[in-house]
Amino acid sequence: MTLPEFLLKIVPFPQQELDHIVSQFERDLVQKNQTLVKEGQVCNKLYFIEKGLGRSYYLKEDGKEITQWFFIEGKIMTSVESFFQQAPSLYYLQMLEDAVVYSITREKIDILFEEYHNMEKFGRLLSTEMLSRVINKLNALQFQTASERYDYMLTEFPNISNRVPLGHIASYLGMTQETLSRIRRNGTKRS
Amino acid sequence: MTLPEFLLKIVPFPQQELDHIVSQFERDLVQKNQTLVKEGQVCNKLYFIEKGLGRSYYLKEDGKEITQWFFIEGKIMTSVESFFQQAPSLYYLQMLEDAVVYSITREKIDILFEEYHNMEKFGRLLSTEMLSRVINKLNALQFQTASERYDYMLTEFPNISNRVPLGHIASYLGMTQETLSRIRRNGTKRS
DNA sequence: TTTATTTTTTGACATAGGTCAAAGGATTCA
DNA sequence: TGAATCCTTTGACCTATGTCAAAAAATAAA
Repeated sequence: MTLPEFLLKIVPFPQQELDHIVSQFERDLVQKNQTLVKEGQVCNKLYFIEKGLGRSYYLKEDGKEITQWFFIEGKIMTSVESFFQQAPSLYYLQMLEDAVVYSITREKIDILFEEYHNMEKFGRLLSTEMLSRVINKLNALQFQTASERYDYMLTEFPNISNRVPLGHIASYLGMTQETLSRIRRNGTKRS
Repeated sequence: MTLPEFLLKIVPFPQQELDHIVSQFERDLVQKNQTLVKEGQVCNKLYFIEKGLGRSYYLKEDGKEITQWFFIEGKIMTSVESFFQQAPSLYYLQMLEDAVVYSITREKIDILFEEYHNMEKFGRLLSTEMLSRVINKLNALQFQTASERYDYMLTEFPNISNRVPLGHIASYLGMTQETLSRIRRNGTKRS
């Protein structure tokens, strides 16, 4: 999915607005394992992923990485609270595959928000959609067994399991990689 | 905090817009334990709580109630995904104290979104703020001990613990009420 | 007040999932 | 192609938290 397709899927921008909006993005090639934002930095870009796969994660005191979210093709990737509140990011943003992304700065998107009512609407719809998805994850974590959480994961990110290390998925689901490995072995039996 | 104060805190609406927007809300008195929305219904109202306290919850298969979120004075209360996607609500919405709320329907707020760019902006800012708060909870649930989660709770909802039954808080935090009771006894020691 | 109902605490015990350690497999790099 | 690195699985054991049951405390109702 291209950036214009993505935009149009959410709000039917007239061609001229669409062109101008798209022109404010910058195309980047990002290599596997490259870090886009570090913990503590203010994240001042929002990325659209045309191709590739990324994640956000943070480090626990003991140095273990906890994956917070995965970002796939056709979706927006950013450190949400950092980008929108302009506060230091709690997370690292990292690409897990070679990727093609389109990025826009906070300043530019703010101008677009002011300029086009449609763009403001786009922003609103985008964040309510993200909100719904985060709430889904919350439900899975709040009162489900490890194996039920894995099921949730499979529906939220259908074919991610063969694209990222199992340890990333395990921490995303709030469990250890040993546990996830055992769940996979037993199928989704104990549900 | 009144509704106009709340609106102005987020976006500096000119007086005339403000008046019109406020006029689209309806004032309701809601009694303790009253249910605003049931699971399976489409939630077609968004509530501003002037006074009182509510929660969203769902029922597990075994009939246990799982509290999903608390809503306090000066905040918006709704079944987010249901209201915005007009899908059946996964949750019950219930007031836990006698309350004064202002409600607006989906139809009316949609008209306001169309009518005022400012209102659209309000919607966007509101949902990014909610998003940040949900993400905070997610972090707490994903990889913290029961007692650390309780600490998170105390910062997110400072004086709620004396206003709602402990069982509601426990399920909100993804633990049993026995566990929460033991944590309280021991202070926040094992952190 | 007294009684009934709901909420909270406590104890004994069970278990899902964590921790640690090591062995295999896969990938990547030279 | 082989060495080095990273990823996944497996086993033995441990612990935080769940479950069940009952008593105590608090709140509401009569």
